[in-house]
Amino acid sequence: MQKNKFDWDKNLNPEQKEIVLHTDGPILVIAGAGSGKTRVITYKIAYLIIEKKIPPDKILTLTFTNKAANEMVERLHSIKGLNCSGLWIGTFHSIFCKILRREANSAGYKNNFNIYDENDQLIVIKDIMKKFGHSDKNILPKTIYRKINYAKNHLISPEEYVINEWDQYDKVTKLVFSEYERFLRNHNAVDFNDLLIKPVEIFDKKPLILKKYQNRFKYILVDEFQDTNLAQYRLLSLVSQKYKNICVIGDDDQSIYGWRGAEISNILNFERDFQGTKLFKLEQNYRSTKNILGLAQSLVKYNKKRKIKNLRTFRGEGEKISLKILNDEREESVWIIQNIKKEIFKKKKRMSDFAVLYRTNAQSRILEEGFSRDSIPYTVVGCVRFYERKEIKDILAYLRVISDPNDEINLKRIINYPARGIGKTTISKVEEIAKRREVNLYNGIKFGIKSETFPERSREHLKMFYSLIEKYRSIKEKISLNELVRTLVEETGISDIFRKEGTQESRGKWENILELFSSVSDYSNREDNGGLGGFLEMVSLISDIDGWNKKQDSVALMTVHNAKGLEFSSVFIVGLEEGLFPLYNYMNDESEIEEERRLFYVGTTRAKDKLYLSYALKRMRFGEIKITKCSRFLEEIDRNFVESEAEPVIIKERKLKKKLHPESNKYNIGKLVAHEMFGIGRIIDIEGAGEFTKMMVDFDAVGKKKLLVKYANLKYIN
DNA sequence: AGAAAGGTTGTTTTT
DNA sequence: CAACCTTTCT
Repeated sequence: MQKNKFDWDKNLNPEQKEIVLHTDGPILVIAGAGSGKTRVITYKIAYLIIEKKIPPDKILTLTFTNKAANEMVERLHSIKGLNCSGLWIGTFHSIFCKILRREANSAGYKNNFNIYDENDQLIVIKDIMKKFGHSDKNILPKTIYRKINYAKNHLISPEEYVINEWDQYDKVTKLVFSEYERFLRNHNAVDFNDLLIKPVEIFDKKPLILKKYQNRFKYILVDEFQDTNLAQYRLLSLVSQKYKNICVIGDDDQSIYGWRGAEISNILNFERDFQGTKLFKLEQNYRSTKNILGLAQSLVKYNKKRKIKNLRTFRGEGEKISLKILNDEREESVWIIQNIKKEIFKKKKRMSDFAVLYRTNAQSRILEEGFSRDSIPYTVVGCVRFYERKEIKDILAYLRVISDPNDEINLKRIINYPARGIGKTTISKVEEIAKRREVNLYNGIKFGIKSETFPERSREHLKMFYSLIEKYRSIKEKISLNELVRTLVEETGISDIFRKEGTQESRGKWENILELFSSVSDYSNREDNGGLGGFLEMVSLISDIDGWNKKQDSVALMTVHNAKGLEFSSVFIVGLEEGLFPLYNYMNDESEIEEERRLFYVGTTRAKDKLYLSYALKRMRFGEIKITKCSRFLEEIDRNFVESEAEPVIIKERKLKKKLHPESNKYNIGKLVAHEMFGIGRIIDIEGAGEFTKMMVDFDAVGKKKLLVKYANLKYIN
């Protein structure tokens, strides 16, 4: 045997080895949860480079999160005798962003284009709606936003957008959509969808450019293929056309991004569209106990649209699944903590062996309260993403404007932040000037400074702002990114805002800013760093899960979506109630329910040793306490895998109802009541019934207040 | 101009 | 319940 020869047999099972060795032609791998997908992909890359002597820069590897990509790179580095420098590996969005930067000209863009996130998109949409006089309350910008995104996900242009007569939003959507596209183009900005759509357009229009990439990517590997959307599928077909060496790996049971345009049909169509596709299955699970896997399978088999898999595990039965019914979400968090403590004590587990998964981010708060009350270390993954926090976005807005002053959205964001006396009237005057002179807003400011229409004061303020930005624009190449960001935060006075104010909140925000500084440093220290523009791009494309690592010993709190691809010794899935999981917006038809069911399946298969499921009889939602109903998924699962346990009686619920009725009748209009904080007042109106009764009370001290009787804790005065 | 208070609104999930 | 928007007040 040669010195550096890699021992494929030792590291792969026969199923996996076959896939690794089968290098040429289209390959579709249906890989069950925990079957070693990442291992197969990394070894395939290694095999191509080591055995087949393929230069790394001829291999394209696409993932869905940066975290997955980073993990793969890490694993590749651990393979002895492998040099993979030059390998194209990253998320669809980052890889095609890179390509779009190179070919920006062909799409009518400058290569320093900015990437707009949901927030920016919404601002653009709101602006346009206002311009068209559609700011009536019955049309929500968010609805339009969703519709535009949906269209773009499906590669539908504004011209192709079909107006359904029965849909009251469609007409406005079409109008706003085309205006929105124009706005982005005019401001050298793209949204997330464009990062995929624009390359498709370029490839369609310019065969020579397409050829360049077809020649380059001799081998293409795709992870999480079940989550690809139409644009991604198109990109794959286009780029792989020459060599047709494309290997896609996915699990139709784990497709949970349908709402983002992912098409499970991509898996089904693959064999049809890529002729001569070889189909493989990975059915050996290495992660979960028989009980966990059994429960997961008993659930997912209710889905009709799926490829049948027979997942097996070498692992033993393990512990049965715990299912617990609690009275409310507070009790739920207490129960979670008790179990964590118990396991840590009895089984010597670490905090980082645990994850609590929920359907919506909003559920994290009550859990956080519980955890901090008990001083249990925890990390919330996601929720408010770091780079989307206001204090961070404001600084980034400065950087974006410095990088490209044409970015109107970000310019408006900072023109008066921190407050520098440039108010609404001044801004709209500047806008007018810009429009009249047919220049962008930034140049509008330049003219505004000289314009007589402004009071001396305003002109002074505008001038100060303009020269501030100009100054940084001129020095941005000369000083380090580090220095740039730090002096900017000082000079603008942003640092003072947070340091002066001594509140807990502002201190937290300042800490976030310090974290931003260190992320700038980190980025600058990277060898391949791309300066200001590169940093901004990284920031746009990063996701919450990317920054999270298991190294700190704490319990992980996250949405089930965020948990995809991860594994933990013990997993809690909480809030298993109708309307929450499955979520009510997703209960309309069977295909939506199937996606929710897959989501639950993804959650359960994250667990290696122990799975806990729970739901609460009452839960506070929308600021009101609602009586809940047990999730249908709990009725579907095979109870043989579940540990039987005495359950709390439902009588408590009835007691509550009885108690509430006489109480709500106690108050009448005109009567006097006393409130702990507001003092004495007179009831002037009552609305709602039962526990949702609201009252308007006119207090002597503070005037009229609308109160929820249940919480107001009013004393009745005779 | 800008802060503060009030009322209203609505909540998935994310690259 | 909180985030957001509008109005109101200084």
